[in-house]
Amino acid sequence: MSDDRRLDVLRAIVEDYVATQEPVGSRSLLERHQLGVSPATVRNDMAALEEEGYLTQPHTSAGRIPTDKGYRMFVDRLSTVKALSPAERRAIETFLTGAVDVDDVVQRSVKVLAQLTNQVAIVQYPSLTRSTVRHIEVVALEGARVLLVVITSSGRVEQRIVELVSTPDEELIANLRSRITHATMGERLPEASLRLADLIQTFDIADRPIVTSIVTTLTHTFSNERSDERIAVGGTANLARFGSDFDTAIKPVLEAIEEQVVLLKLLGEATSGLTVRIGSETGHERLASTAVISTAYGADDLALATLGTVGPTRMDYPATMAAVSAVARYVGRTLADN
Amino acid sequence: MSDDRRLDVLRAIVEDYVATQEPVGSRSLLERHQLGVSPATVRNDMAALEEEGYLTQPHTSAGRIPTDKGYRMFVDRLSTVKALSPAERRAIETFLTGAVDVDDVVQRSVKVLAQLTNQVAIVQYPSLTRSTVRHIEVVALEGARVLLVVITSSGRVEQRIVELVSTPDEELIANLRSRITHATMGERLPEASLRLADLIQTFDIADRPIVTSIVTTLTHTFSNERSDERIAVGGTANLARFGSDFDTAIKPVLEAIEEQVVLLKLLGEATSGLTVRIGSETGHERLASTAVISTAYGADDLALATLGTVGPTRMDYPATMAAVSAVARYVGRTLADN
DNA sequence: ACTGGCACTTGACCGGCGAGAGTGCCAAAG
DNA sequence: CTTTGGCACTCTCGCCGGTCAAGTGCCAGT
Repeated sequence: MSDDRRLDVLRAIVEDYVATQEPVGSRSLLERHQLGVSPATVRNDMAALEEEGYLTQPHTSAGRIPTDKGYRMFVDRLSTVKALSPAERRAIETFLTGAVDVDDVVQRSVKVLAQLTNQVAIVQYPSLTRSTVRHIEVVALEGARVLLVVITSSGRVEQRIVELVSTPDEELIANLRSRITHATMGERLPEASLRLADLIQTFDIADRPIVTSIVTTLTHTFSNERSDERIAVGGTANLARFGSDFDTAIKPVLEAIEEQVVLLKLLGEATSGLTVRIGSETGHERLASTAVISTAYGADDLALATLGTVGPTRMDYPATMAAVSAVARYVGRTLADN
Repeated sequence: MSDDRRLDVLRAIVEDYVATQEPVGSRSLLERHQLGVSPATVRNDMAALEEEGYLTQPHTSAGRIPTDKGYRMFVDRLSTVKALSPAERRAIETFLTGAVDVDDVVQRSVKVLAQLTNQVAIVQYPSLTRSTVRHIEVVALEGARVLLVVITSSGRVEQRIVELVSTPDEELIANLRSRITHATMGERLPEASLRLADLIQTFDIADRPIVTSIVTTLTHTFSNERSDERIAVGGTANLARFGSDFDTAIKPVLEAIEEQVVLLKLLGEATSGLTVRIGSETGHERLASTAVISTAYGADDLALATLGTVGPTRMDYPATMAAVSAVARYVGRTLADN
């Protein structure tokens, strides 16, 4: 028995099932694919594939549908990367180039990703803790107030206003500004926090209250977890395309979207490169019939956050995977540019 | 024929239908409500109500269900305001008090509103153009760069960095700061823009390029339409509760959420006070079986934006209306406080 | 104006039945 | 050993008809 042909059969079944959403039998399979063998042979192959766990039958005397393991094999070894069309590339580019700030980039990418894939798209906002310090500014306002501005490598601007116990003199502020800048420039935010903590000791004891107040505000800003948890979701209307199995396919996804923590877990484990989680691989029972495709994106070579799509396991993997990684690439480029 | 009793019948039907989601007949109506009359009498009333357009029958020999007009009558004249329970009030309060900034307030209110109403909740971010200027700061950074910070009455902080053609001297910056502050403080953003435009003329011709550059950046910031269009949506998982009529009840709502413009229109027409749009009153055919309840909210007495819920026409109007206005009140208070 | 009674309508539910699609297996042919 | 054609078998799906319960409309009587 030829192993090659058996894998061809598996591929054909996945492709057909994704296209028709219906269990595929030996006869109808041969109508769409020229495999050069008879239905009986295909049946034997199917039986073998089912034995090995790649296929399953909804019921006796129905066609076969792929199992999670079957999709996995398809993704790993059988699918050929589907390049995006030039039109699609252009769509991504024009969509993203109009963005005015980081938030806008994220919102636009969610939209374009949802449109390209016809699925639910998820984009995590660039992580603060994974960014580096691009610029820090310390500015005395009127009275005893000081304005702190942090600009990160991802282009995010955070500002805080600190109410000090006493009015600092010009010299101290200038001194602070240069030493803070020196200590943190180019550092990742967590490291920058450590450097800042060390910095306090180097100041005159009389200035400590003011310095401490400013530094702690900065470290709080650096480790603001809220912004690490933010995500944008789009394309929920595409859930309508998932078909009629509301309770198994649509409701769990909506619930996952509400529970942002779950989504973050699904996306967050993506280290680098494209990650595909199929059905049970997501680790969530409720998501048994959905698949998550995600990848990290970042400015330059620094991974800032992740983005991806959530869809039914019966999805067009090659196209979706291509779209996800293309959008990630463009988003990274856009963030690096501005 | 007693008009009063006929309206009692209508109210009873609306309440029963909302509770059971099934057409209500004369007999089962009397099992739940003591109207002191016989089923036959109720039937006559029902026939009259149907004649007048308040009720309809899915098919002959089924019970009646309210029409949009029936719900309208119920909302306008038949429903009694359902006060929130103390527990619910406390829930809103504790949920909102933890918020750290405006975005957080919006996201938390969307969540609490969705949970209270078991529906899809929508909160528009506080409008920039309807806010007033609370504080403006002009700060020289290193080189020819200037940092502008605007804090609005709604607590939003916007900052811009301007690259000037030449390095401004300290005096000019100080002058600018005080005159800009003087001209715009307490003004609404559109008016502040006008004042700023006038301001340019009052500066020495040599300083004009710098002043113009800063002022135009500010006016752009003031009229940033993007932030006026932003909305937060939550509780989409509650769509699952709408029942099984996916195409008529769930899909259109998801699509409307994607098309934020549609949502903004639905919310945005709310001037002040609670607005209820039932089915066809929404002006969107696709939303024929959904109702929108919205109200404006604001810090102090200034309407900043709107919030509300989207749900099936067969919803618990009194409870939802109470929740929407309560949340709006608390959100307004929270924004005014910080 | 209300009520009881009665005939009528209609969707929901159930069991049976035939058609269609698909399978598994076996014996024969390469 | 692999492939193939044939054949019996198994399910699901859609359809049909009958029964049931809920509900209506109407009419005559109070």
